[in-house]
Amino acid sequence: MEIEKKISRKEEIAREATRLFREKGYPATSMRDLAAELGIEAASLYSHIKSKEEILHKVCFRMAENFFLAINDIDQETETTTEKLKKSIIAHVEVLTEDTNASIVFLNEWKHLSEPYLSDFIKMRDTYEHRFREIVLEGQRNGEFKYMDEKFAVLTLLSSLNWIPNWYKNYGKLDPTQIGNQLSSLVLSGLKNGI
Amino acid sequence: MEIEKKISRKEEIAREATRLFREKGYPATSMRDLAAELGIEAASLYSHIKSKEEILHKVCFRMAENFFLAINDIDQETETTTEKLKKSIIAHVEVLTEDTNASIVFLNEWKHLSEPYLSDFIKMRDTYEHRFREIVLEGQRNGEFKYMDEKFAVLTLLSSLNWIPNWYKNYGKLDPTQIGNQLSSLVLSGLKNGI
DNA sequence: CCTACCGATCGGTAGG
DNA sequence: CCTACCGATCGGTAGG
Repeated sequence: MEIEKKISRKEEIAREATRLFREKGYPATSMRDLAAELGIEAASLYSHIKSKEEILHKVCFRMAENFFLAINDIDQETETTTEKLKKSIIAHVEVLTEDTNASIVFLNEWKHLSEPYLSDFIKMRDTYEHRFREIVLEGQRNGEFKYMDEKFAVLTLLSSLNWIPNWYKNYGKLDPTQIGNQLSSLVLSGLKNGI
Repeated sequence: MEIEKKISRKEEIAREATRLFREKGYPATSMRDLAAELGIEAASLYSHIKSKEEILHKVCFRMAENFFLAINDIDQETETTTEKLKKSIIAHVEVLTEDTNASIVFLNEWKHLSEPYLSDFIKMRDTYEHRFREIVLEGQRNGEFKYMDEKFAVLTLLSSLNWIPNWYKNYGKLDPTQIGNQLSSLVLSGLKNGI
């Protein structure tokens, strides 16, 4: 019971910290800001967490894991490349919208990680983007997509997806699957018609 | 001549500060970091600039002005809405790629402005986005574009454009007009075919 | 452009 | 979870 209480308090701290990191950015968020939001003294935070960076680290790597898990079983299935890309986009949007604060911290604050975490993080992100590039290339090989620089296409795709957490919360009209579907159609019509 | 020297030193400081703000973020860049890059003491910066925020302010508002100037005369011309949107996209990309450091600071660090500059900045950005929404709506009214939520379309468009400064420098294959053309085709095929 | 320095604030620790 | 506190660093000023 005491352990349970500790874990839950730790999660509470992490959640509030994530919200502040999103709002003010990681360097501009002080441990005193965070403590004040939780109604305690800054020093008291350290009975629950090891350091400020520990929180950032956990958010960034947990989100990275979520993104990988979401697209992991898609490749196995035998289906059209178009369907594969569409499912990947929807999976990505679902992770992005599940916790918009954590998503924005993941997308914007990772650069404040120290080594060796920073290098690990960048490697993971590159691997993830590579998966999308492979799908686009496959579609070009089997004729489902027109030729187009696959890096350009994937950067364009992911950047439009990754902006979603900035407006999703107050938008309200669409759920993640609908957003994924709309964005899929938008980008797929470009891939299918060529540019 | 002494005045010229002072102005040029001030610009040198602003340029180096912009580079650091882009790399580390505004709050994580100290005036001592900046001074060290320029080979002087931190205190010496203050004979050229008033404050750290003055630099951020100038970058953000100069870029905002650049974006407005670039699309300002497009509306006047009588042409198809498709052409109007295409020209606006190319103009936007040209500003984005002209100084990628300044663009990224403009896009990511504006939130560290203090009031009343912060509110002014947000107002300008909203006005700018409004211009793009109006073009999309016009295209829907005259039948050039299929119906689609115009906020969604513009957010998707601008977010994919605004990622360009993050990869443009090292990409090398395309110039701003070509990038604008490719991205226009990509998004226009979505707008024209509907989603 | 420098030296010398200011008060404020930072992340974090000791000890309870 | 607190009080009391640490050394380091912050943006910026005084005075030259």
